[in-house]
Amino acid sequence: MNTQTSPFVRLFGRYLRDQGLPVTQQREAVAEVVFGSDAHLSVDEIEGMLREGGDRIGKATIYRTLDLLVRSKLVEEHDFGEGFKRYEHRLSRQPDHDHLICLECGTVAEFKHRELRALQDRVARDAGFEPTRHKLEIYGLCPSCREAGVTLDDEGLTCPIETM
Amino acid sequence: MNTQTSPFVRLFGRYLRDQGLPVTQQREAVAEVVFGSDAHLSVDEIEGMLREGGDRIGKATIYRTLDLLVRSKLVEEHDFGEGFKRYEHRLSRQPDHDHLICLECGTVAEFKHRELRALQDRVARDAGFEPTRHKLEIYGLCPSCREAGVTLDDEGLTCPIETM
DNA sequence: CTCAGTGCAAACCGTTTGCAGAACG
DNA sequence: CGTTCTGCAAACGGTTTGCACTGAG
Repeated sequence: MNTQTSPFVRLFGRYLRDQGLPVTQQREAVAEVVFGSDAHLSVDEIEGMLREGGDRIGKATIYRTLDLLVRSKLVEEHDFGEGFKRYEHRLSRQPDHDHLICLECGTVAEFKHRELRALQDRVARDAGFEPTRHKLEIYGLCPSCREAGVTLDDEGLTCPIETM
Repeated sequence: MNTQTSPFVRLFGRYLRDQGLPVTQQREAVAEVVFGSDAHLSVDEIEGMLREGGDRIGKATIYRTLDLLVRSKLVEEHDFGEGFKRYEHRLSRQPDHDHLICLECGTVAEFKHRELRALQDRVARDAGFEPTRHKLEIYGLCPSCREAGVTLDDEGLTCPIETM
């Protein structure tokens, strides 16, 4: 359905060929959408964007292609606790960044903290672990929700220490 | 089914009464199990432990009680990416600790890093967010899996930069 | 006695899978 | 042409919900 393939999509094609897997239109279409956005996309969003582009691709194929993209390490899978996964490509952006997530509207912002990698390694080593990767998510209110006057109430026990 | 209620369970009872909610046997039994373990329990594990203790409580009730425990802030919900949730009580243990998770066997260790709270606040403020909480998970190999000689292979593209 | 809780089973919903027909190489 | 993929629909699995019945206050 698309006429010119982006370099990133071609890169995915190379991965597929390396693995002896067919490079199909559907796989290229899904990759095109994922590499064409800098957002954290849900499967429904990807399906919608494909449909807008004129491609009608089944959810099963989208899931299967995302699995390949994740395996190729070109795309990262995230779970921000919404009950479904989101996908983000790893090209032309900071590698190893972390996320700020708005508890009100779900907006995701990215940040990079240079000490974090060292912290990960130190903490893991202290516990005898061999560190591979980390995931830091900071939850709170994004600027626009704050501006809109949203507040997050707590509730819960007022005095958790009174045990008698 | 239990004869003496632990202080923590009584605390939960107080929360329920404060909210005008009945303190039932089932709720106390679930609380007893959760407060009686320092592990990160799944719903299946909780159900199994209840059954061993002679209580036969439906999953729906366990879920509903865990919801109350989480709302009371006496218990924390976790998702370590296993496809289901785990629950951990927050009494007599370090508040605000983070987790080290073994990619091989799923073991969870806890750690506390004193700079992390400050880092959370600094990063959030820099992005205009009002921080509420964070979640840091470090993934890797636990000591016993390392000892057992397990290694984590990568795969994926060998050279992601070659875009032509 | 009344209102909320419980247990069961069905519903839910994101994701996975089986299978007949379509494409890739 | 054989092998893998695709699309559909059905299956899955953790969690939630509806409803008749039980129990707490």
